[in-house]
Amino acid sequence: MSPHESPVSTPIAVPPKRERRKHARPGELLEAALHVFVDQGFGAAKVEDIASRAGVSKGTLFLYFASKEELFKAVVRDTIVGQLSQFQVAVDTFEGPTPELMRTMVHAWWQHSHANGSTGIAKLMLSEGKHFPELANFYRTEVIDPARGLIARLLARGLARGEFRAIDPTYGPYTLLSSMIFLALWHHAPGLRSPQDGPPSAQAYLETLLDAYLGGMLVRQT
Amino acid sequence: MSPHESPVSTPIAVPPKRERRKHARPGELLEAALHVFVDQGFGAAKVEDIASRAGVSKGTLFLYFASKEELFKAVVRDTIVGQLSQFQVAVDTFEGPTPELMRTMVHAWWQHSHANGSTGIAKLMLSEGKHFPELANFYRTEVIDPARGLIARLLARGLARGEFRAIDPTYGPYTLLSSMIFLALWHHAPGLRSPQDGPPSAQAYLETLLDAYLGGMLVRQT
Amino acid sequence: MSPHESPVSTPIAVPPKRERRKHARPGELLEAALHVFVDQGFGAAKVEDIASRAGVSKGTLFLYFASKEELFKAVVRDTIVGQLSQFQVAVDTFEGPTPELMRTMVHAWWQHSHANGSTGIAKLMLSEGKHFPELANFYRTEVIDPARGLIARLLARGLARGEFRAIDPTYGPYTLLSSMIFLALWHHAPGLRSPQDGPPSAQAYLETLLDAYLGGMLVRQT
Amino acid sequence: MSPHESPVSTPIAVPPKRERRKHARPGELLEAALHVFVDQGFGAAKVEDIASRAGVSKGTLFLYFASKEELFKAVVRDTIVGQLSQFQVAVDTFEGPTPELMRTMVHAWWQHSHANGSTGIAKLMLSEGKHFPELANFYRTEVIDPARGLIARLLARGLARGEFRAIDPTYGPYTLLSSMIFLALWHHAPGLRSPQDGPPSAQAYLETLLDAYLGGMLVRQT
DNA sequence: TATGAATGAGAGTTCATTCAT
DNA sequence: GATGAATGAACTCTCATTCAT
Repeated sequence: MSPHESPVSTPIAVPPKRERRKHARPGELLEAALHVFVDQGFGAAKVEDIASRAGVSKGTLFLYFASKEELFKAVVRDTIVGQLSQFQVAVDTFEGPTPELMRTMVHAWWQHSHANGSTGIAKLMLSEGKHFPELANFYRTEVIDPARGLIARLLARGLARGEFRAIDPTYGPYTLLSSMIFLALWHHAPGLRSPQDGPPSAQAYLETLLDAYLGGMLVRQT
Repeated sequence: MSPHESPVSTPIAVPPKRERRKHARPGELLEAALHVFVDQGFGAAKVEDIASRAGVSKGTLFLYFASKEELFKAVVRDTIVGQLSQFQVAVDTFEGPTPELMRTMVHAWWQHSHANGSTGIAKLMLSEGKHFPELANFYRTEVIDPARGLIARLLARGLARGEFRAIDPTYGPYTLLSSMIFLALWHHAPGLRSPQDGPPSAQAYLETLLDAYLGGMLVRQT
Repeated sequence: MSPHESPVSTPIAVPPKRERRKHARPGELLEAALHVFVDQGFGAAKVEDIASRAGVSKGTLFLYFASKEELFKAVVRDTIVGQLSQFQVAVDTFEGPTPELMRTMVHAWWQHSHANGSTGIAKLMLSEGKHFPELANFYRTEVIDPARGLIARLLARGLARGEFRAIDPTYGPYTLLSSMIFLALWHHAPGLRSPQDGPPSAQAYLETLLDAYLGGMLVRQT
Repeated sequence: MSPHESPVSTPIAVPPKRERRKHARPGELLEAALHVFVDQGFGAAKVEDIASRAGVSKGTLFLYFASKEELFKAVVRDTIVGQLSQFQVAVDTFEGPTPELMRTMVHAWWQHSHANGSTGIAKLMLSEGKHFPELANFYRTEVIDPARGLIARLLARGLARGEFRAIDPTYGPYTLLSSMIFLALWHHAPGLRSPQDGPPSAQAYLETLLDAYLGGMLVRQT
């Protein structure tokens, strides 16, 4: 800074390039890792590919993550944690018909999951969960169980309000959840989708799903 | 045939044990490979494990399959072939209410799939489909599309008979199919299932699913 | 073999080349490893160098030894263990003056150690023992302690027979042992020996050592 | 110098702390390096450990020493310089019995060596001498040869005064020297010492050694 | 002068594949 | 046909060294 410059105009100093990059590194690496892990699977992913996708060398990656496995854990944690808490609140505070709440939440879930990459994580956990029991555990307790619980509360709310009929408490939630998870997985398996159908529309898929599901759950009006 | 053998007791010549095993080799290898690939994933599976599970040496495996990839392809092709044709016939010949047909078929599908290992194939295709586009294509053409078609015909049958209401023709079948595929995948991811629920009951899961699904699809009777 | 050769002359079948090499491999690798470890130290030694010195590839080495460290342990065991038991026997069965026994054993020790490479091991343990506590432990209990005990018994024998005077029981044995170990180390540090003295003569060194040592230990005759 | 400082108390100007530290850097690094090299060996020592032990960053270390090897050489050179000259004088000026002189010097040697780290240098030269022939040369010329000469002069003095008997001139000095060097090495190999003996007492070790050694060297009195 | 983020060559180890027997 | 010893390319991870700040 020259002595004539007024420091007032730049009260917040712009960090030097190196410094700024340093703070961005973990995030850049996590993003790159999510992409490569989802694309290749954990075993087939090469750390060098992840590093070069983040624009750094192999060695740099190990400056931030102690091992490939730790990187994987960090990706899962970074992508998933704190995803579901907001949905919990929504269920508790919403006022109005349960079908509408369900509709809203299912769509919101997809929007979030699709945007932050957690659909790819779901695929990963299914494929490689066996090799990472600790992570699978983490994923189950942090993601699957809460998600199932959330749907269970939704069903209970509908039942209490006379909107839904009763359903098996253990497997009932899975009836909806399974189709949602399938959508996530399906999204990452382009080779398995019929090309003639064009790109799958998550909107339409979910709408159809909700239509069928709610049609089944709603109490029959005479 | 040695002069000491009595041909009388075995009117249809049973080949001597060694001979039979020799001819059975590829099948034994495919079976072992299916198990190990499903259990470990393609990348993490070791050919040595497959070979020793089949009771042969590593070298022998390569006598029958040119590479690990070829073995994988053979496993998928071998397991998939001719799965659905019998179901096609069932739909065409069945007489009676469509819900009953659907119920029967869904349970029969699981029984078959579970027994012959095709649930494992579903998991494999989802995990590795991207790296074997040709196989993914094959799987889609041979399994997914027919399965979806089958359900579509079921839905059409119900609609024609006044039993089902109309549903989106593209995504409608997936509404049921997705939950079935999920069951198959779920079966191979023990780490993701809640231990407190005990081993999952496919029967109960499918019954609950059909209950909800059919409840939604059935025309409301006043 | 030409058809005219009489097979009678070779009644014991020479094992096929592959087979013979297979059985020789561990020994060849241990020999190569001893050489390279002593020459470079454990840390600086490259498994590839060891393998190629044994005439095999890197991968082959890991067929016989699970890791570099296991290879090192095997070298130590192979080179040293069972070395000392024969000396134990010698002390117990020898009849005659203790000074003569000591002389005989010190020279025999050098001959053995020098021939089988255990002098190099001594140097290694001293240099890198800290990084392999388990091995250092092994070496101390299997080599150092027995050697010290052996000398202690020699001194006790001399004392009992009125040939030696008493000496500190803890450090007394080291007075001889230290000079023997030094010879072993010195042998592997050519750069530390004065070139003008020519190659060191272990014979002369040990003779001089014994002369001084025994001269001090012998009871003064009036 | 700040105006508040009183110059009276320090007639010889003490440089301000930062300045002094700056000039002390190489020395601090050498000290840290000696410790880490002795503790870990050259190969296993990490420059980062040395730097952080000296309280500077890795980069700073390379400001003063061009490479790890150069640092090693500097450590050895720095520690060795001018070790023995004082002992030379002692031999020439001492008046009294040679055994007493020898006793004094051996103990003094240990005190010095132990205090200034040259026991560690001995270990390093033994371990790494082969890879640093120039240093080994240096060490031999500056340390070993003078030490051996010193002992040779001691023995000659004793012989001339009728206190010692004659001994091989080449290996005779090593008889004492070897045990001293062994003590130095032994000190740095805790894993090789028997735990039941407790920490080794250099005093007792040396006293026992001298007892045996001198007992042998002294002319027999009738 | 001092930093520490970044590098990349090089190490140990694994495993699909080959081939002499 | 069957074996299993041998291979070597490929991978993860380390760390001396560099250089922008």
